[in-house]
Amino acid sequence: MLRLKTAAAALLVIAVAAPGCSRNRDVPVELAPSRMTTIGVNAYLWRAALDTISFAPLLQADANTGVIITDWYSNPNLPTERVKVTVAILDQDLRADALRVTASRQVNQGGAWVNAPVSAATVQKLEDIILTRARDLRRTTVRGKAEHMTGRFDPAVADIRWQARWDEAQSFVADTASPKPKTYVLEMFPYPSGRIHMGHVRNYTMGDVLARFRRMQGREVLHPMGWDAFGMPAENAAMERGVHPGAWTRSNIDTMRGQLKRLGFALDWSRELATCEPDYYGHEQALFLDLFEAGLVYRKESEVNWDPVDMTVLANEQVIDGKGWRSGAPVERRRLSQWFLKITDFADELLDGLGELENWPDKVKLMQENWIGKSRGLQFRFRLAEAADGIDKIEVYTTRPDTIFGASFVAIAPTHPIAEAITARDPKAAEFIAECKRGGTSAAEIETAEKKGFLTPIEAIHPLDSNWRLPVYIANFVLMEYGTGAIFGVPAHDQRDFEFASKYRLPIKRVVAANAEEAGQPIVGEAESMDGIAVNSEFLDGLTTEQATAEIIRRAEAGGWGEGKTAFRLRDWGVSRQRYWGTPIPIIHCGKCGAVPVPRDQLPIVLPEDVSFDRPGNPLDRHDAWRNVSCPSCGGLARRETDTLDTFVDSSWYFIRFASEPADKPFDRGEAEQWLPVDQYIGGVEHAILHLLYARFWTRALNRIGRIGMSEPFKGLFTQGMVTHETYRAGDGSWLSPDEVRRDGDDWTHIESGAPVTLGRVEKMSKSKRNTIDPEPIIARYGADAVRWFMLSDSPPERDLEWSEGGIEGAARFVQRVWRLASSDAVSEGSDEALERKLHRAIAAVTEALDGLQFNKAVAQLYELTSAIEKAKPSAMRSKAIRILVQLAAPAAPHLSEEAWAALGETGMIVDAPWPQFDPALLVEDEVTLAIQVNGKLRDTLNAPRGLDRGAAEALALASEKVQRLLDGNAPRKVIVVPDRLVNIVA
RNA sequence: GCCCCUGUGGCGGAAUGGUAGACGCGCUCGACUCAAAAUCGAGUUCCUAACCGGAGUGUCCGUUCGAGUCGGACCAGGGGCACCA
Repeated sequence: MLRLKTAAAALLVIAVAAPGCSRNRDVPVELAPSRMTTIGVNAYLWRAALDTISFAPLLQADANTGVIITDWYSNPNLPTERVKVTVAILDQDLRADALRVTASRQVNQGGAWVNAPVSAATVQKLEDIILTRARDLRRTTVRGKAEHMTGRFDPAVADIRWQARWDEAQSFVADTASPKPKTYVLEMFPYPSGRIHMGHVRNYTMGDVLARFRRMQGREVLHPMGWDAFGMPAENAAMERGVHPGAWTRSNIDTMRGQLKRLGFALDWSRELATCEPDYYGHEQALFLDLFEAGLVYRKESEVNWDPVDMTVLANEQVIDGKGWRSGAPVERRRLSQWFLKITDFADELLDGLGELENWPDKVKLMQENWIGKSRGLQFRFRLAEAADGIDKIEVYTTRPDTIFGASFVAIAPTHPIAEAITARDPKAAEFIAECKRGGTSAAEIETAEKKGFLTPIEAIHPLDSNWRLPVYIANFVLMEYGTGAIFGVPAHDQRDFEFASKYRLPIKRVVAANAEEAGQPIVGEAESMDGIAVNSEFLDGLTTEQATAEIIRRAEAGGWGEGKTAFRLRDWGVSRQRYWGTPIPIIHCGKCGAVPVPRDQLPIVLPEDVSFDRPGNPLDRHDAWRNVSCPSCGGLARRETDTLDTFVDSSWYFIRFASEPADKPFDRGEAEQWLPVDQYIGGVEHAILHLLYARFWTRALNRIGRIGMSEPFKGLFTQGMVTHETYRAGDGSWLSPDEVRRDGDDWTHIESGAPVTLGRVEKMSKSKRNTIDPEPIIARYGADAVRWFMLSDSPPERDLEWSEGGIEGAARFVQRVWRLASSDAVSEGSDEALERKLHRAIAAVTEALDGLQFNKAVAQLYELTSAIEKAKPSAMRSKAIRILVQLAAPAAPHLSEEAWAALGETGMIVDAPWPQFDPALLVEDEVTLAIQVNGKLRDTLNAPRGLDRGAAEALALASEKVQRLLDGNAPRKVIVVPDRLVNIVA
């Protein structure tokens, strides 16, 4: 086999072996973007000259044709000149007459490269040197190493090289002034947790493929990246390791930025932002004040998880089995005064707006719909038998007023004003309420807790029967946040009420049944919550649930004891967090003036740097110099708000800031509207509700106060699946990581101890299960394109993707297959009609798949096209097909495609090449295969010309020997013909 | 507890109500090689030695000439639940 790469290496040695270069073996790969353009490429040339192995992919060469084409390069000592050389080696023996060298030379004149002559003597000299050096290397090269180099695409160098070229050309900088139609592609920005994980790789690969695809389709694409940089993990790191959250976060950002760049994403890094920097959160503070002035921000009491030992507020995730994660102490619910955003003002429009979102998954729209939870019901009052503390009625809300005759109790929330009034005199009630406050605030915790109640001395009077008295309980499953904080219980038709009534031996009376005959049947086992007809309900008897509901509302309104009302499950958004590492809330509390907004000219309110995390609680509370200020209104002593904003506020407008980043305001409306709304937003389904709802709300709020002229921020949404991996457990039940285990046939063993390992389920990659795969070594080993390719292969993007060694190897193999095709293409004549049809079908199918984000289908199509090209004989069409294959693969495997594009002799970079077009006339075949069924079962297939009429198709099918045999002489009862597809004979 | 999603070969998955298993992984056999790797070719749902044939898309029932696809009930697995991001 030829040692083409070594021959070419010699060429480079003569070109760049300048003094001072050869000592610098470890040229840093990661350079500042501005320096990368010039230094990065040259650094690689030097390195390549010193190491023939890693040098190899700098060239495009092929073992069959023996053509080497070097790229343009400059001698670092003579940067105004550059040289490009083509070497054709015509046989393996490296005879002198079997080598043909052509060289091009250009000189830089006033910034433009201009062709310059190359003398015949220079070419002859190059030939001699290449030949001598190549023969020499061929004799001495270690076999294995040489094999490694032969004709293979080596991503280790190619990746960096093309990344530098894109950077140099500013290929992905979005130009707002461009006349081209604009597309905004956005992936949910990452939290800088430390290192990129496979989930990020998958997410950003999908977005990148789309961005590159749209770009090739001729659109001006905005594809930015930034950092959701505030949050708890930074404070945890501060507590555990004593690092400042800012230092920790910024160092993580640096690491992760480098990792993202290594994957070659087509990102506009000039717009990079981090939410933890004052030049971002300062603008956020201004927006907060805008909303405050518009009356969309208010303060009220709300419950938090409180750790009584650490004396700190806990997030839901820090509550494990009702206990604080650090202290292990049982968690209590405690009330704090907090800031809220009036998202409920927008409940109706957030719900209605879902209807316009055609390019959102139905699943997500449904989840948001349920979250908003609009319901039509009856709000009414129970009069109390005896008024106490000036309270003589309980207001309740129900969505099932038709069950009012099935009521057997009234229950109020532990924080209801009546409950609090009772608690004041009854120590037992106080004890019960204290008990209710144990445990976390999450819905799952509250609702799975045992239903408990405290019987109060109060009695409620049934609104339709003044002799009917209902007991009033304080109950742990009633929430003050929803409805009126009080309910009436209908045990027969609500499961929670049923459990409660069973426990406290309250009547369970059926008032809804499937039909009148079932009226007398008892309710057993569990509540029957379905609709039906009313029974045992006096004047409602016989009415459907819907009719009965309308009738009760009518009577309530006529009688003045209640009214029909629309209620929402959606609660206002509590944005106060008792933490340091977040956006400071720009409010000053004054004893005289109350909560006063910070004057605009004092923004940003910057977080103090000199804080410590050696004690629990919010360091801002202890930082007197920062906290104590004078009141902007009266000038008196006042203190800053020490709570910071929920990080969801940060992520509610970053997509606007990406589109427009002026220094003096959050964004420029006109500029932002050039890009927004986001055409395609891609992220994890775990954000389906909160983040997406908050961002929609924030956008609508800005719209309402006249800051931006749009109401929906994300036109298209795609939620991608997780990356999963097998799990492994040692004998003692502890988790083992994939590199601690080895496969022996069907069994797994622990490498270190040799002990058997149990193969667990395939689960989401997580630190706790130790089944994570760090992308970085994988990229180093297989290259960015193979990793990107694997992320798109096999699994549909919305589904989970299981990481496997085989999968990544398959992807790497494909990269080499495309490379072999491209690097071995030789000029050929002639047509190939079958390949042409295949090609046009592939273009159509890949285009359609990418438009629909069905990356796995695009991948499968490209595999098919590759196989077809490999099997085709050389022809002009085959050469064309190879070029189109490379174009079609470019969004997914950009480095390979650039390298292949250059090897094919195409000019310019493939990122600037147009997307291939197809001819619809070539998509249809002249001959079709008809499926022949008898009684719906496939019995035969027949080839027939396209467009055969029904009669002819029927005749053809009946003539089939297999059909004849099955019909056994009988006439068919019926024949169904689907033109060009199938004939079904009903015997 | 409430809400949502998913279920097809050994594995990931494909299939406008119309030939189930495209494409990839794995495996088997063959070619090339001193050998290995790489590469190339053939095969690979199950049952049946093979043919013929039969069965088959979590389970059961239904709609239809025809169901992986539509409807109903069930089973199993996964995700979300307001202070994780």
